[in-house]
Amino acid sequence: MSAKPASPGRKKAGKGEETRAKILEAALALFMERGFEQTTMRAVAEEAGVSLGNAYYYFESKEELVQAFYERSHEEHLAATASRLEAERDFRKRVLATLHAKIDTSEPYHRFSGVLFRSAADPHSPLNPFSDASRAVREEAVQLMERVIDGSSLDPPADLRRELPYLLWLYEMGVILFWIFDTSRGRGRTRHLIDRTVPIVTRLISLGGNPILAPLRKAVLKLIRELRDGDAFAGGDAG
Amino acid sequence: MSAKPASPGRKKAGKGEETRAKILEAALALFMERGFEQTTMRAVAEEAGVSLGNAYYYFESKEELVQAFYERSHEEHLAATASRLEAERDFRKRVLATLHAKIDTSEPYHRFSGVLFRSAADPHSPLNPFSDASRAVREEAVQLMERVIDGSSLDPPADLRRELPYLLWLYEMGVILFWIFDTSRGRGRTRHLIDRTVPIVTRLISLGGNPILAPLRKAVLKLIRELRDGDAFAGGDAG
DNA sequence: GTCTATAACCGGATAGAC
DNA sequence: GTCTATCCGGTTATAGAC
Repeated sequence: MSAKPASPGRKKAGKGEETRAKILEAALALFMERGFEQTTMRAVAEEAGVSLGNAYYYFESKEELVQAFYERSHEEHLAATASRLEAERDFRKRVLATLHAKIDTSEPYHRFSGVLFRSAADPHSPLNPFSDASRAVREEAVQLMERVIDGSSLDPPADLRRELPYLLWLYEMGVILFWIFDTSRGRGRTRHLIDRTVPIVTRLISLGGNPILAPLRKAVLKLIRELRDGDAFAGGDAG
Repeated sequence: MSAKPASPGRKKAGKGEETRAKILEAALALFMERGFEQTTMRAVAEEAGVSLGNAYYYFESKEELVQAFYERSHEEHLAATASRLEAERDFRKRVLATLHAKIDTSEPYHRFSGVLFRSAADPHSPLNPFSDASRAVREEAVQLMERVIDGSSLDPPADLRRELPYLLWLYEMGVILFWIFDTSRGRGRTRHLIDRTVPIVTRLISLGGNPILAPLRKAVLKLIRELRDGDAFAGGDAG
């Protein structure tokens, strides 16, 4: 909100970048140890060996620490996915691998994920996946889906190809929403959801490539564009 | 958390029931006027003409005022739906009327709905639609879908009929999630979403009644039960 | 036993000195 | 870039009135 002296920046290596890292490490450790609500900013500062005010110099709010968590979680997903996609050309298996990798890498954070995502449904929160603040991570996640497609033997029609990465990302968001509420051991229900719905999704995509179904495909894509463009889900500040 | 002297109860008419109502009115008015975050409990108490401590006697937390809002919003939806369903037998039109009534009655709250629903994605929050605290409203909302079905000419197979009210409610939740992020004038995109997806949904339900598709129907219903039963989405305290 | 008020407490966030 | 001192508002403790 208030003016910040030459924002420490998300990625730039600066003088106090080390301090920033220290604070983030302390925060994540405490979040994992005792949860989000139970972790006070004072505790984070103390654990990091800095003052409260200093912690707020690097992170404008407690929520901003969550944003940093998102970025880390996404990077772990990228790393986990890379190796699993290496030798796989089958589109269905690539989607399966990507989603399971997401669940795998997110598992350590499940305990407090609910709190992390509590702002996910708030259009005014920078933490919602459609916000400007989330843009960088969102675009990278969509790009990941692009690689999932392009590295496969799938060759969808151009119009479908254009929307597909975003649609797959939306699908991933849905799976994550389910995952948040999933209390089963090993997130078994979410795994089940993935295993059962991915074949359906990939089947539909394949069907969409059939020339006979072109009119239907175009109608569906038109609807999707209408629902996304303009305001809702537009990715503006309010989502 | 702490012991409370014979909880004032949600609906019982008691001596101070009037005070409770005054506080709730004040809170809702202020929420609408300046939003959730900007409304302090002190302001609510002042507006209601009671002390801060008194406000907390009737509502254990600021969030509990939101729960009360949910109930009111639901009652308005019930009222608005009743008249619109009166003379309509067509299933598709009944679903359309029900969902549009939901959007109509929720519109006044849209401005601050994001904040109201910010805990909706937190499995540990009593505000999430799957929580114990939300049970009463949730069950009434599912029952509304039951009436939408039973008052129509639709006659689905027993196994589908059993799951259908809950599934329609889930569908409604999805529409509301979209609505939260919808900043278009008059919530036009959400209306569009409803108008375009309700026919698809009702078509699928009709198809599901076709004896030829019984095996497919049973497989789908089995998957749905598997995903719902057990832990995830079970409606326990953690969702 | 039901209700109401006052005075803290605690933690997120900010101001401003160094 | 880092600190100390405050502010502010949700929440709690508790005393006491009806």
